Amino acid sequence: MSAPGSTHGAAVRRPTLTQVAALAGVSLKTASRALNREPNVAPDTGRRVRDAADLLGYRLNGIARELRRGATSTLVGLISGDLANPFYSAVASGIERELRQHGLQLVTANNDEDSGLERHLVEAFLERRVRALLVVPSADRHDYLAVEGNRGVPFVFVDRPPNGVAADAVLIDNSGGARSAADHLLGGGHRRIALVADLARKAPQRERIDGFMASMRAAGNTEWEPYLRTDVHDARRAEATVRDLLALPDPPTAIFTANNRLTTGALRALRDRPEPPALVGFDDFDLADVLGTSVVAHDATAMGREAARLAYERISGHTGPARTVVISTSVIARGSGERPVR
Amino acid sequence: MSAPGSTHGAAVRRPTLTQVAALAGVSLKTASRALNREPNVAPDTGRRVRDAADLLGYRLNGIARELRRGATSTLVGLISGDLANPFYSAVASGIERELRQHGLQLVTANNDEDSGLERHLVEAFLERRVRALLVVPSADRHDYLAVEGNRGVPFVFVDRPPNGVAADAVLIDNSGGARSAADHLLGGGHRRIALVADLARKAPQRERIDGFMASMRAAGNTEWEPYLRTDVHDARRAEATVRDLLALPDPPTAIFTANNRLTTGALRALRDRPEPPALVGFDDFDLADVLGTSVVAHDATAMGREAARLAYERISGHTGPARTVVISTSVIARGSGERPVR
DNA sequence: GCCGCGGGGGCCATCGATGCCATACTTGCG
DNA sequence: CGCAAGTATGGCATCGATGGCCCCCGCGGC
Repeated sequence: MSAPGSTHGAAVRRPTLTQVAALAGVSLKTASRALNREPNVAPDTGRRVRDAADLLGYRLNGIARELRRGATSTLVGLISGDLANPFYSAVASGIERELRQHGLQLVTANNDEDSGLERHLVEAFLERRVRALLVVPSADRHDYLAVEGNRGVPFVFVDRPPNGVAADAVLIDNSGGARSAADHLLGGGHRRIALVADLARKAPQRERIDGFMASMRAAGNTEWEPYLRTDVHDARRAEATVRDLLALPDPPTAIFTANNRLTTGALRALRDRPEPPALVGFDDFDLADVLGTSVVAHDATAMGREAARLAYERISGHTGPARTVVISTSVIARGSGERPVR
Repeated sequence: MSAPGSTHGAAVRRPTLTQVAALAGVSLKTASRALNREPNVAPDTGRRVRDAADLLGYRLNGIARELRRGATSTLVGLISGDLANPFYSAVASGIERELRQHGLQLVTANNDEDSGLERHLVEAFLERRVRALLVVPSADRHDYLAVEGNRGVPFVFVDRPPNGVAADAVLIDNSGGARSAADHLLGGGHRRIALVADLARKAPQRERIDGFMASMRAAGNTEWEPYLRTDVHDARRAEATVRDLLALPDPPTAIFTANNRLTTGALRALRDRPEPPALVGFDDFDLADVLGTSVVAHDATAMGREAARLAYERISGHTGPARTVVISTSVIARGSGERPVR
């Protein structure tokens, strides 16, 4: 006999409702009613059944119940990049909070930015009969989802727009945000402005690049052109890239970094510089206030919440054309973006 | 007929295997064999069945399969505090990565540091027949889990030790870490050292407080005593607490903050101070290098990985007494902890 | 020509709970 | 007192797939 209070040991077969019913001396059906607290069960009977269940350590089998009730689970899937990235975890947190209000649970999986894995995960979630699927897609085309949508599993795209399929989406105003960052730097008198961006083939980055360029074009500025750096994918490379930029004969006087990882790298490169260039980063981050870093901020948690809301509406039967929610951005001036031209 | 590529619309009943079989002109069982790629299916038959399935947009029903196969899902639950906290998200990320290698999926839920909700979530996960349950417990006692463990659902406690029940656990060397932080400050010549801690009733905080006090005691220092502040639960209050400390007639010359949120608050309070006190924080964080903040670091991702590993071993049939894995800590000197006594 | 063998495929019970319907016993009330 | 309405309970089919078992057929050996 194992020690009391031990949470290990050989897997004992879980008791079934039939056994509980037998122990309580009632039928299967009555036991079911008692445990589900349905009406029309005598108080005494109910107590007897629940006592028996406790005694056996019985728990209703959610799998069987779901099967019977029509494969309608309470699971909602989220497929995203690395959850360790604070951006994704903020989104996930917003989603989770919203879903819980509706009694739904979040199942997460990382796609590692690999579209093959992503597709595999989609399959797995669908087999598991999730009620909805939220995706920060890595794949470039999503037509393979088309059949699904029509079969009642709503999809919501988060942060990146669907391509080749009509679906709900929650996006950041990337273009507008980048544009206002660029305007902000131009307003400070900067002309030689560097742009450090991540993979240009991903939609959000492309839009930020476009927004930046639109601002420059509108201002008749072409001096930024030698300082464009794209496909910088991590903080380390961002740091090196910024160092290289500053080592140029005519270094840029301002830098715009197109996501939080790149901003981190830039901050490392600028650390200990006596006269650092101006810096504005896309995405707000913890301690940006302490560091005095100006950013283009947006509410990632709200993005998650909106995505969950759209999904919930579909789950609840809403039909209609695909909707897109755009999360607005705002420039927060904290000092780094307001440094003078030198 | 709805537009091609639309992912919305009325929920159409999903096709069943029976329908696929009918379309392919074979029996239910044969269709099952074909889709599961079992042996003894003629190549031609297999192809016909798979074509039929594609045509109908059919997906195997994982719920039904799990029921039949014995309620053995591939889900592992994680119940923790707010996923938006980078500490928890790092843990979750480590767990997820490890689980995926074994074909398991992570389901997360926040307990909001509410033990009632936590218990409810445990119930929900168990009904869903998760293979294992990882918990960063908020509840103070966990005896209610005892029955479960003996029924084959392994529990792993993360970051906080089990109480009233024997179970696997992965913990940080809180006491040792706090002690080395305190030693570090003492070594710098500090005597009036403030300790800002979170809820003292939670084990990790209590251990950090104890470790700190042990170090002081060993050094024969009692001057720290007026500067003990516990039950500081968020960054805002930490900021206020640190301001108050520095406004004392004899302010402390060094501060030890007992978790990442409190360190954040302290940094805000110290910002713009001409001669800030020395600061060491428990938990490493992003950009601590740029800020020059000395910390007691540990590997939260490794903690998740270890927790997942322990769970997986139990799932795979390992039996034996409860094990505890301790994650070591190390002081990383970045400047803030090495400031001189003033 | 008969038998054994193995590949291909079908039938039926089963996993564990719930929905629907039937039944027995109580009440309430004209 | 009789009947309708209501309460407490039980029986049985069912959700969708899979496991076990059996059958049929073609082929090769003796």
